[in-house]
Amino acid sequence: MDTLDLSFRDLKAVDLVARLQHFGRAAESLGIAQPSLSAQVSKVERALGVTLFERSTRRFLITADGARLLPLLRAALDHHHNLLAAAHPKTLRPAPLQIGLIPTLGAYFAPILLNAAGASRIDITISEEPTAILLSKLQDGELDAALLSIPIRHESIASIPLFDEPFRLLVPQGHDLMRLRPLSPAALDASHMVLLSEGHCLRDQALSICSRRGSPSPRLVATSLETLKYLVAAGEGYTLLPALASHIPRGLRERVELRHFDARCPYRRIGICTRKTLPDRARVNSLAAALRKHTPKDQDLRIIA
Amino acid sequence: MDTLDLSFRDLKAVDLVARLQHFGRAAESLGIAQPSLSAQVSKVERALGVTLFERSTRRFLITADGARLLPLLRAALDHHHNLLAAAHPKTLRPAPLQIGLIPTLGAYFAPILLNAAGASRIDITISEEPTAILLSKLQDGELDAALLSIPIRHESIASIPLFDEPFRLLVPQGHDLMRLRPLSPAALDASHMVLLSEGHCLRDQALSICSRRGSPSPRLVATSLETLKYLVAAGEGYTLLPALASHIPRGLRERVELRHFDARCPYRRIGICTRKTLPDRARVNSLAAALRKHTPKDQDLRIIA
DNA sequence: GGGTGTCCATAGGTAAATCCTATCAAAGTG
DNA sequence: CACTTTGATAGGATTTACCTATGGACACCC
Repeated sequence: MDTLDLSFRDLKAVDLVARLQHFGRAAESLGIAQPSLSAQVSKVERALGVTLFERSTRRFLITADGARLLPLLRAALDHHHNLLAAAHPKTLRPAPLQIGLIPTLGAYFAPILLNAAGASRIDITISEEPTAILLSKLQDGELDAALLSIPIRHESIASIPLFDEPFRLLVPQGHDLMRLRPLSPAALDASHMVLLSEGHCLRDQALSICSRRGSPSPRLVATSLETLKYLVAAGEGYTLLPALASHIPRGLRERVELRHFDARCPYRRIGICTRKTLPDRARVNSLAAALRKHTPKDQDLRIIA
Repeated sequence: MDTLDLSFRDLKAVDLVARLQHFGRAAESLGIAQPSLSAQVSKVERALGVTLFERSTRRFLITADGARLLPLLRAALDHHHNLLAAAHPKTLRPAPLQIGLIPTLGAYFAPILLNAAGASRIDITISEEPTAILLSKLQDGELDAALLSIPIRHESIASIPLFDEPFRLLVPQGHDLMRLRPLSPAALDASHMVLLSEGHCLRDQALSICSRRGSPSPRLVATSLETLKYLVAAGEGYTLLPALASHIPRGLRERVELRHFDARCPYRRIGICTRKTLPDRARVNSLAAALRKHTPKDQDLRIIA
């Protein structure tokens, strides 16, 4: 006879009996048999240690104790109802998907992301962080998804590939590489490059693409691709730009040359990553589908089926 | 998959899991096995149609939906707790027993009733009404018990006999019956009596005790025994007084004579009556026991074991 | 006043939910 | 790569809940 477990149907039964003042009709109204209802009511009475109703064949009475407890019982019932109502799909609009993206996608891909989300009627929030922070926030639940350069080594993260983004070479006017034909990654020398700061995946990718390794100048380091373009324009070296970020600001056009690779064009694969345990993967999947649809076909972007 | 029934243990499980951020420890704390707890939680999630927690082996996350619903869930839980607390014997003092008594016991027996209730630590309320009203209020639940002249014809009413109360004869000075020896009910003539108004059981009892029936004067009718004593003192006739009410006010003592019957002394039986369905008959029973103890032994009252 | 109807409780059997132990699968750690 | 941690799954036993059928109490009605 330990603290007996009450369910909301039990309370509902008591409430209805009190309202209708009749076990039989209450049972009928609840769609159960009268003995079952009687059992529920007496279960509540046992749980409370209080007789709520005085049953008799002719007259139905609510005991004084019952009259005092019924409002509390109904309050509990109301709150249960609130809970169910709040959880109802009509009420509980899905929370915005919190999406992060790496800075080298940032401003260049955000419009696409917003269009795709809008078209698929998915509320999103966007934040921009380097990969490591994104992954940590993803795992801490501060983000639901992140647009990253994949693959990702983490076991608990699932990636949906979206597209391959080719790299372009940005060289200063007059540089040897300006005229090299055909242009291939074999011609790249890490020590002649200007790069983003540590922590940007693009930096590591650029380095690993180079045939000649060596270390790039630690003297000149950019924290954004736009700055990087200016460094190249200033003649400090050349760099790789992701295709989506390869627009050259008007003022720089006489001082730099943007070249496409002729062979073995290097690229990075962009994917949307989530925790494997994320409950509504479906939403992420449909966002991914929308992203594929909204990703522009120019710039040699290869969308991954 | 109709609206699934949630119990408070289910909600409690969810609450504790959210608090401890750990299924295993929550299960241990609840004293159940971990798989059982998992089942409870996913039952709640199914009932709400919402995933509350994002489980993984390493990290525990509350979903955005979960964070929004948990306060509501806890509110429902709190109200359930309120209900149980309010029903707890420590909190829920038993409601006062609502007791009615007939006017011919009224002021004469009320002190005894109050003493008995006080001694047995039973809160009571007292009201005075004629028998018919008492019975109706008893059946409507407005009263829990009534002190009546029994037996009572109603099927749904149970009576506990308390004592037999003899009747005395109150005669005006100089009346023939003042000196009749021996005095027995055979000498009574209904048409010479002054009586209480219709509805008082004492009236009917007095009439039925008389050997000569006939109708009493409809001209003189009292609504209280005290008035009746004055009517007798005024020489309007004689009457029967219940022993407990047979005290003669000082001012009347030269004008009336109170006589005991010598043979076949008429009496009425006083009992405490309740609905048979009254939940806590125990309280009425102990009140009855206390009443027997507190009923005075003088006046020839015969207490019924 | 005995038959009749109403109403809730009880009994007994079956279906369903619940709980347990044992085991599995995933993921992080040394 | 073995080991640990954590929650899900599987399978069997127990408990609970529900149904139909029946009983007992009481009021009502000829």
